[in-house]
Amino acid sequence: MTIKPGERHRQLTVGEVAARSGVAVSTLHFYESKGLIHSERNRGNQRRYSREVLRRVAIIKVAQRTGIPLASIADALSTLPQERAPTSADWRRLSAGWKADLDDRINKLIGLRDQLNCCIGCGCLSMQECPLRNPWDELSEQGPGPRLLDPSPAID
Amino acid sequence: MTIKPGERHRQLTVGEVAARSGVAVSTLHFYESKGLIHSERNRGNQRRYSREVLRRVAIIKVAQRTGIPLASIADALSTLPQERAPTSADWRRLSAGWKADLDDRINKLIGLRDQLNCCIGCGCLSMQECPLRNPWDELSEQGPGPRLLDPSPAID
DNA sequence: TATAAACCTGAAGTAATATTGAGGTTGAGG
DNA sequence: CCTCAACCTCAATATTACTTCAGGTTTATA
Repeated sequence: MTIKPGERHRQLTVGEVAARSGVAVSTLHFYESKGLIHSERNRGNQRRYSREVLRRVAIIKVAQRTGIPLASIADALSTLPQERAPTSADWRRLSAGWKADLDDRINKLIGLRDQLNCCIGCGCLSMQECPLRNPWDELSEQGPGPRLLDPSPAID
Repeated sequence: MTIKPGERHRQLTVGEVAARSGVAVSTLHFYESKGLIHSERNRGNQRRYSREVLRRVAIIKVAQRTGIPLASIADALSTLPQERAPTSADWRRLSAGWKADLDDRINKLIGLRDQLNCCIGCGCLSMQECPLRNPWDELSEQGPGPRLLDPSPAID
């Protein structure tokens, strides 16, 4: 486990990658099966990774934190050259796309929070005009028309 | 499907609840199996819902939009009286808890976005001090110590 | 009353993201 | 050389949130 002098550029075993990246060995196998990372094999069929994989795993983890599904991450990573480390430009391209996605999700959540703030204040029980209610009303209106909107007292 | 005069306070069938709430019939069955909603049965064993269920489903959907897992929603709803409609105070209590959760998630995502902004700019490949890298470094440090930090050129 | 739409139950299937286990092989240290 | 940790593959299991299916019953309508 300790790094001996002269071994710094050795390829890494799964266990080492797991320890250094913070993901389980089984997860690395899983990622490999999904094409997110790649390995070579030694003569005994054991995986050997170049250090580049650490960056890949790091990128995967950041993308996941932003809420991107693994399949999309795999798509994005597949646009990178297999056997060289991602460049600045590569990273910029990927992360810019993910940032747009993230911005979107943040904005949706903020909108939701605003609605929630409104509705916590108003009690959200009698308001026909509550923004949180509107989407539901729209759904109701897919029926026979506005007549479906509940005209009864307060509680639907 | 049309509402006839004098039927406005009738109990609702699953199909009607599905149409008005925008969730599938199977989802209503599922929610019932998880204790999120409740129904009575008519003499032919078919589900009959009070209108109160529409609000419950609406609450469930809002909570889900904020990212709360169904099991937690079920817990929260179980603190409400079964057979009366949730009051303002009930709703306030639930939604306040969810809002705190939502705030938390938003803040985390915003932090992530800031880091991403930083790292898009810097290319995130050579910076030892990149905030996005720090969590990974911490993980590395769980090993034999700082010596594990990769001292080699730029790309780990 | 006959037929079709809507409803019932319980089991199985789906998708994403892994983890766990069984059964066997490889490799590093003493 | 021996042994044990680490590795291998493939299959199964777990979780969340549902949907689909099979086979049978009820209700609404013409």
